[in-house]
Amino acid sequence: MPVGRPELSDSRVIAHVDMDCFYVQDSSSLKVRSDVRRQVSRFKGMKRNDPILANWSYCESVVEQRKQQSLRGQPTAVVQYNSWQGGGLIAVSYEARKFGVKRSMRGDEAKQVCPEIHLVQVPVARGKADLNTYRNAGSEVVSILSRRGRCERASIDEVYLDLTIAAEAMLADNPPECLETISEEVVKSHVFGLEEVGSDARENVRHWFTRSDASRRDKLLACGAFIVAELRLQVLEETEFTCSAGIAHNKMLAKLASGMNKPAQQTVVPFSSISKLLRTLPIKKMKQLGGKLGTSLQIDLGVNTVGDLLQFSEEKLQEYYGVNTGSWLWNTARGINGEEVKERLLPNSHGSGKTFPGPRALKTVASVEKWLNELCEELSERLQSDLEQNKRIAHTLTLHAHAYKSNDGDSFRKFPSKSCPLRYGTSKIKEDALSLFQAGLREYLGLFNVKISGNQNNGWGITGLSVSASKIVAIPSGTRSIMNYFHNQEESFPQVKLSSEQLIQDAPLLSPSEEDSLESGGHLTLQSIEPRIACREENEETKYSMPLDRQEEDKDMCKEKLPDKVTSICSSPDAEVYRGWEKDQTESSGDYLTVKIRDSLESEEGKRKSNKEKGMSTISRYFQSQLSGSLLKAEHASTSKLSESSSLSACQSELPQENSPTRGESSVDTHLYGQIKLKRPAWSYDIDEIDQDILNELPKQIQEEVQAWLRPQKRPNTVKRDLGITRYFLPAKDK
DNA sequence: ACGGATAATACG
DNA sequence: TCGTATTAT
Repeated sequence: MPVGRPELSDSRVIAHVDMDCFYVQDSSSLKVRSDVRRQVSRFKGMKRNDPILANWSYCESVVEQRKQQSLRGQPTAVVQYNSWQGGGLIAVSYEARKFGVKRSMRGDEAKQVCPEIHLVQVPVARGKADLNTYRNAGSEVVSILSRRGRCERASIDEVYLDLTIAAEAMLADNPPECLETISEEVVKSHVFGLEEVGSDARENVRHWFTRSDASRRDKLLACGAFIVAELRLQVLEETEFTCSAGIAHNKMLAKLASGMNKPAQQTVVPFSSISKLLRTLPIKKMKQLGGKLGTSLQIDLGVNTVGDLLQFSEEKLQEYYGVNTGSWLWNTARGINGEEVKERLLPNSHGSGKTFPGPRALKTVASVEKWLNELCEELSERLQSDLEQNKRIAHTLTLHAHAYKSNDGDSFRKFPSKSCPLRYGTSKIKEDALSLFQAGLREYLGLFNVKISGNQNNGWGITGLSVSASKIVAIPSGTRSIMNYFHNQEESFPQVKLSSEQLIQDAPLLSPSEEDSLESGGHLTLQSIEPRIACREENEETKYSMPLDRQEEDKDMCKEKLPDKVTSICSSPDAEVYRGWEKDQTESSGDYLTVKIRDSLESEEGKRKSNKEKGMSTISRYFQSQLSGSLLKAEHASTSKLSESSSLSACQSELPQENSPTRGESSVDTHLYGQIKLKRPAWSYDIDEIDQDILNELPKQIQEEVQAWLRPQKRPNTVKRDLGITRYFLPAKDK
């Protein structure tokens, strides 16, 4: 469970903004809008009364007009995969909800309860649902909502905002109590706990917003509500989406509030009404408590409302659920939530997946490969645009699958997830994904003690596949001062090129462990994957023509098994090998490939220093990837500087200082981790002594990492679990 | 074994 | 570290 730092006196201003049935809005108007947007964008940045814009209303009318037989105001739902029982609903408009249409109904069901419902289909690409238009629309909204403070994209259609600074500024310069007029949108706010029954609720709200005797924290919330109202209006104006929002002192309460009045409304939770809000709130309504934990609370502890939680001591809760979750629960009961709003506008991972339910389960490696290719193409495409648009590189490729195995007992097994370094390039990704799958399959079947033979199916079926890319890090701009600090003269620093060429060059090579296993010639780990069925007849251009929903044909693409030696080598994710492989697909012989791999290993030898890199965390890798050996001196200087400034020099002084090749990459964390792990010195630091400016120069990811060292938020969970709380800790039931 | 595709996060 | 499990929409 998230922990954060509970701060008893939390005067932050946090907002949660939630798009109202986003998919529906998006589906019903986005396409049109994209046309319109081009026209509108010409007007952006202009003042409304700019002469050229005297016809702003013209813009709007264009919008209205182009929105055609707009689905607005009509019962609408978004459905994916139309063919089976009308597909599954993933979003339902409020109009349709009145008829009892619910998410995860079938299209046909929806039609039954609401015959005139409009069903909009999710776009399909490569035989699977394609959510890109929604992602893009989400980004559009995020770019607006992030204008006034730290913004954390919480999902495709939700953000958290930390508006503390902006609210404080407003309170100082322009407090609501001094305002003569208050915008309509603000007055339409809901203030939880305020009597709205009176003849004019609006007047009550207006009064609440402008009362001069309010506490400072309530005034801050009022300012926050102003800001959020403004943002919501901007979203509406610029995207035509409506959204709801909650404004409170922490994320938990803001999230709660944003769902209280929908659609297109906002709710404030003043400090004084927190206890009233929580006392009777069903425990399951709380974020994180909607699942097993919430159930355990109900069944095992008899806790049905958040208020019921108040009777348990923190220690007791920790005893039941561990230190972190226990504390989190205790705080939650009191409306305390120290989670910070992270600065994150972009997702931390990309994934592409599809399910193959029941009779559609994939039964041959060939069909799996086919679908894997589709998924990988989508993933690769998204990685490519992330690279171009955001200058970020993903470092890990992971494959997930769901499988069943008939006849061999009913022992349900999970298909193991597998991951490996991600190499850019669609064909690389495809190859690696397939290798991962085969490794997983082997393991999966191996546990049944089943002999895997070529194409033979022993009753297994794949019901779900997904590939995802994670560990995405931004390429540093290269012009920041810390960079300059590392190498005082700029020309000595190889500027980071953003071309994909460059990036592919930099893509992860063999990891030390792989290298080891390769060279020792034996032991196959995940990275040096099992020999697999060779299927190299198709080249990168090969496209599967694959009618939707008809993937059962499984024409065996003629496969030829290469000698074991070759296949096992080929499957190692070494860039050089693959390069040779691709250039020489049909004629590659075992010898050729063997030579090739030797070459590449040798050529890499100078660059990579055996397995000292093992266990390196981001900073080391980052510095290492950015700095060549010639810059070591500068690097050391900076390391010292950072260490000094953080009072860690004592630690560092015990370490070898020479620039030996193997220690060459030693940088901040190598020192820290190495030292801590090996000697466990008593080390201490004073946060205030650390030069924040230096930290600020680091890439965001690394900043976070450093912050985590300096201000650990969680305690290791050493507490034994109480066996009485069985349900919560029971392993998941296989679905 | 149709509650789909896709995320984030915590834990071991 | 990786792999698993939970949660959410």
